[in-house]
Amino acid sequence: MEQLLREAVQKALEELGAPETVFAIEWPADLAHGDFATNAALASAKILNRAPREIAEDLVQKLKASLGDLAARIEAAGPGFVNITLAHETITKQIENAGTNESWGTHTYNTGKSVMIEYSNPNPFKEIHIGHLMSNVVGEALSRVLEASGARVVRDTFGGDVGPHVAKALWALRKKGISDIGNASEIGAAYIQGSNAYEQSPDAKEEIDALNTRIYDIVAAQLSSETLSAEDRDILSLWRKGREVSMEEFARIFKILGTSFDYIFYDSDTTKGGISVVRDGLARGIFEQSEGAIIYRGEKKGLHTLVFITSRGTPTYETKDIGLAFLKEERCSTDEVIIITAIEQVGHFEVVLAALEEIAPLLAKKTTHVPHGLLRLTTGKMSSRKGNIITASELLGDMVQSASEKNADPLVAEQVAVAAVKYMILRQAPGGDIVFDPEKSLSLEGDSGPYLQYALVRAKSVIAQSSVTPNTKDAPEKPYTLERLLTRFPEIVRKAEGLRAPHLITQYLTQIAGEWNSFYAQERIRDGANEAYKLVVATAFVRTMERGLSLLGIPVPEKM
RNA sequence: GCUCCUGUAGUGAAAUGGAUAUCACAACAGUCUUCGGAACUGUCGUUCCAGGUUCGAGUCCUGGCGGGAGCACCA
Repeated sequence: MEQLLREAVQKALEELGAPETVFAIEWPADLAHGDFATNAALASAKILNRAPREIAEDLVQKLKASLGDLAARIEAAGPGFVNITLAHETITKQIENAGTNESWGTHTYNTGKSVMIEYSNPNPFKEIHIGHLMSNVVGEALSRVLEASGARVVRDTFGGDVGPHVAKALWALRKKGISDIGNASEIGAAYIQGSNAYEQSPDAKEEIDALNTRIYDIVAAQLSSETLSAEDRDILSLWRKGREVSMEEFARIFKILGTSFDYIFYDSDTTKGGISVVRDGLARGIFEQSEGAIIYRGEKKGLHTLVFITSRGTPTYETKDIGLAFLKEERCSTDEVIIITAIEQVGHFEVVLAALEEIAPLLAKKTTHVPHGLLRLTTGKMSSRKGNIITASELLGDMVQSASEKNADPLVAEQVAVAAVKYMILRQAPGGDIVFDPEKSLSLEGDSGPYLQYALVRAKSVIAQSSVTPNTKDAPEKPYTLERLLTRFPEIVRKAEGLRAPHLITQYLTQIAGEWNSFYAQERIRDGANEAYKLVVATAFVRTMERGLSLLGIPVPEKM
């Protein structure tokens, strides 16, 4: 529809002698103004050297001629806007399509394109906390929105299974003489203990640093199946067990959240390749030696210097990300690579991508880092090192608990809980921080996930109760506000994809849910006037809400 | 110190440069014999400051003030 209007306005402008005008077709803030508006008259005023309002009047005449029956009303307004109100039949056609066409809200403009998208990224040997939830929820929503554009999406997550945090956790486990790890929180506790010891005791620091390099060696040896000493085999076995327990916990959380990854990459998969690429880059002058470490001088590109390989010869996160870029290319080459992480890592990725640009320009070119804001506590930033975190498990558990008050069925309680959590994150533009207050952030009323689910469940219930067959012939003269809003869905999805802004969908769904609730309160559906037509509208609403929720990765309950 | 992000009702947020700046929570007043009240209707209340660009600025530019993050061997 928007496209059609754009062409009509373009043609009218050509006839008026201003074909180069850059104009917008937009939705007026107030539906009373119409379904669409254009600023074409204002934008072309300077080119034509005429009063905007006068041009608007001309445009009205031309659009009336070209649009014919599609529009019910076209008029000039305000400083020179042209407002277009669609005919009810034009709207009816679209909402009928919404209710019946399986591809409602999907596009094909990215068909044939493949995208690999990395998100979540919890680290084994640390607990998965609500910060990772943010990455997961944003990443999953973006993946689904990309799929709706026709793209093939490959999901991956990347976790640090080697490095100082692993050494700290294993060191503490070994000190306690634990050889069989029961659950993820046991590892989380060990990590905190190891971190504290690392900071407080020079001896412990030395031991942990040594253990760190040793783990790198053991893991590398294990990969090339060299023989290991008895103690090394113990460390390897504890390491394997720790990683396994962590990953099981992650899998449990991912399942609740509705994410499934095509690839799970580990630091240990990327170190060897990363190191060899960086050493090769050193020989080519891309990297430099400094104080025993191998660094990249970011200053030459207005960035800062970061260490890629430490003076002890271990790779840092930077080198691992370089290795990962190559590993992804090798395992599954895609047209585009997206990496979603917290915003605090922008500096890191700027440097990594700058270095990668010198090493492998094509790889760097197709890679984009998309940051999301931090989930902070009212007490400040979370740090698993200090132990002041809320684990994903605790949060989801608490939410399921509160949702249980109204839902006896544990499955439904979980769906409601997940909706509340995801909505909290997806309601706002990505990039902004969320100060997480369990009391306030996770509402089950008003602007909330359950609000959307509730509107949907209610609509389904009314449709089920009616014995009338939906029929568009039963339409009242004027369209309901709800159906006018429903026609916007495909365009909203497109915008959300283009701007990588899933919150546009969240906001839209909140709007139509509110409108549905008003409609429901004001208009009797079953046994009311125009029942057959109202059912068409209700069906379109149900389909749009289901589709929209699923794009956000929010569960669609049957009842609640 | 340098770099990046950010400043919108009491609170949390929204607004491709467009019309009277939206939405929720909170507060207050209603709807209560319902097609499911996790709902609906109404009241109250907002763009940090000073310039500039523009027909038009919360949005873009410059300066100031406040908040946050990053800045060599963590991830």
